[in-house]
Amino acid sequence: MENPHAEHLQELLEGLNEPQREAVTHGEGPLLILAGAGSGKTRVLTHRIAFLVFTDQAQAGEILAITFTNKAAQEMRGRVEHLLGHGTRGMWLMTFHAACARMLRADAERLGYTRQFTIYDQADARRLTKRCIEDLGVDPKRYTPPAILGQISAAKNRLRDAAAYRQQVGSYFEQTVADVYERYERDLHRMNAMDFDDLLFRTVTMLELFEEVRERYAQSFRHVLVDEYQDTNHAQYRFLQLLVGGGRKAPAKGERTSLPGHRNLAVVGDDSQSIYGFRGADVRNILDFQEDFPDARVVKLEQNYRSTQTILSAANAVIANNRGGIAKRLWSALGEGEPIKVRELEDEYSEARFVVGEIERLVDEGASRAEIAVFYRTNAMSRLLEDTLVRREIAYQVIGGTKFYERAEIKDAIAYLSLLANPNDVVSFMRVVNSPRRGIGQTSVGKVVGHAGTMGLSIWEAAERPAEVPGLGTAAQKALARFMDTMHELRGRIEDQDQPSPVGDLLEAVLAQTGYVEALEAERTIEAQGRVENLEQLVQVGNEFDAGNEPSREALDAFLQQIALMADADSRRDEESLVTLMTLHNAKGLEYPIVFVAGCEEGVFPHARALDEGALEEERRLFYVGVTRAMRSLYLTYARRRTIFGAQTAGLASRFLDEVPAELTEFEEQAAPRWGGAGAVSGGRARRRREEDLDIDDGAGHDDAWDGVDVPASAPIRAFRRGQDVTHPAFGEGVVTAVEPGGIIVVRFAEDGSERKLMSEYAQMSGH
DNA sequence: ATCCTGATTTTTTTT
DNA sequence: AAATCAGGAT
Repeated sequence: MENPHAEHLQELLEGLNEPQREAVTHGEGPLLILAGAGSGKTRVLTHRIAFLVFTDQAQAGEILAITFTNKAAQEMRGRVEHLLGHGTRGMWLMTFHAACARMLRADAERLGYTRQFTIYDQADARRLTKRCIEDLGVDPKRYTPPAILGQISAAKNRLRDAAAYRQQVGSYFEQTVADVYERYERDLHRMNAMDFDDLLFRTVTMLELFEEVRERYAQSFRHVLVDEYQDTNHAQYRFLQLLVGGGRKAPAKGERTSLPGHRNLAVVGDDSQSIYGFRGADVRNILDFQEDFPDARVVKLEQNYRSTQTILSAANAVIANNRGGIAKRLWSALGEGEPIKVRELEDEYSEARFVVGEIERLVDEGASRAEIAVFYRTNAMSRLLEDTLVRREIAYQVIGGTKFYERAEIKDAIAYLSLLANPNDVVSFMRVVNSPRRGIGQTSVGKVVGHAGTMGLSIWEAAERPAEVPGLGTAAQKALARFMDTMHELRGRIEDQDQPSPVGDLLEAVLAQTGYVEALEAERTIEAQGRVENLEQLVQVGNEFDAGNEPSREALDAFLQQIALMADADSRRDEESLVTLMTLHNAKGLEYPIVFVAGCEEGVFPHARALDEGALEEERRLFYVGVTRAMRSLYLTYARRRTIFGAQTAGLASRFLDEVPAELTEFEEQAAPRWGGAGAVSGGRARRRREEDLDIDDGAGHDDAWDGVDVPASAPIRAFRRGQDVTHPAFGEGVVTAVEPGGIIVVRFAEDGSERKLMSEYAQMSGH
């Protein structure tokens, strides 16, 4: 072989099984890799990329590889670099959204945006939708912003603009959506902003409208690879089609049947793991791939390298209840392994205690916390698990939920930057103009925004001349002028040609000069202090960004984009010894030796709302995803009673549990509760008695998870109540301002006005 | 303009 | 149970 990389090639193909090797070495033309759970698809993708480079079929810059999350992209980049033995400069290895944002930045002007356009996340989009609904005089009670935005989003995912949507309205509701959609689009465009769906939609529009742009990308990306193809939506499908050519046999009206192109598209996916239908993902994309590309090479990866045969058999049995789909028979060479542990618990508290107790036991036996994950259907279910973990002092991390970048203070800080970057950004303006309080209330803000709208000014221009805003009170005028003075100063920092401010410095200046941090510190509460710390963290993120980027105007835009497209899954840490908690959706693509799936009850999982929408099969796939994350040990738990929306609900075991063959499981139910507590587990070791009779704390409630907490004999357990006066040996007199779960009380001390969180059973506190 | 309180609503999942 | 929201009091 002449190839100078021959040696590398040899090494690259070693250790791959036959179908994996076939997928890696496939040359030109469409390739469909049906990769069952744990079958080494990431391996195939990374090796294929390296193979293409080593065989000179593509330069690094000629490869576009799409992943689902930034984290996955980073991981893949790392692995590809490792295989290549050098960097991956120029390779587009990122999410759909990031790739689209990058393309749009380059040619935004063609669509009437500047390259500083702002990306609105869902919360921003929702607020804007709400405003549109109100502006149109529609009752936001009758049609809620999320409902309408959901329709708009679905339309965008199917590449329907407002006009196209209007053409097919069939109900009054849809009529209303059409009205809102039109206005929403107009406002977004005026604000030089795009929502998540726009990133794809606008990119597709751009590629369709401007043939030279399409050709530029189509030619430069000689090979396109897509991970998690089963979760692509129509817009993403069309995007790929525009880049590689080929296309659907029966195109929707108005679509070109087929496009010219190299058709070097390799997709990897598993229809059994399609779990994003609710946000427009269309399994048909993967199911119809062979119709779209009749000459596609199809490779099935069916050997699972992750799980025991027991776990796989359970997964196979459950998924067999779904109709259709592509037949696969996953098998493992890892042996039978241990049975799946199914546990019925009394209520969610017992469930949490069981899970945490089991984690403790496993850790005692030598397992690392990092090997353990707990999955649940909804984010709300993490709280109780967290409480219980905290009590037992087990280090953990939660993925998802209240994300760092969704915290109010972080969004405020980012909104300041957005407004500085994009003077049309009304949503950001509204967010920060009175935060911290400056005496510019809703009415005043409404007047300024309205004025900008009618005069066709950017919000920045309108705010610059408060005197010209009709009806604006003098106090508000003054306050606004002061605010804009500050904003001008800050803007000067980024427009300084000689020395543009680095992002971290700019952030610090924003937080200082706007008085934001000052206002927080003035609150003198624990919460406010936590916010300040979050902001410090954000500045740190900025500094880290600066370390890799020359300070410039463009750097700020890039930073904002990076933040906007950041997902919480990206913050997952693997190294530290932490138990990981997350929703089943977040679990896709991951694996853990020990997995708990909590809340396996009818109505919870499958979720009642999903059942309403006829999405049972998607729920089942979600269960399948959960089960197949486990390598050697799997626990499935459910509670007979659970509090939902503050109401007690009777729980029935999930139908998915019935679908797991009994011979693969080991079932234990909790004995019927006796008065005053439950806890005996049949066949298992005796559980600690629940100390319900201790009247601890206030209405925060069912604090029954006190077992295991060592209470010093000298400190009497007492119930602290909000408003109660207390004396602390060190901090002096104070008043209880809050009682939190976990035996934590918040006390504001008279001495210095400070507020502190204290563990009530340790604090030598005397109540009065 | 801001704060407080009571009523209402929410919890599916996320780039 | 918690969070958001509207309306009313200050």
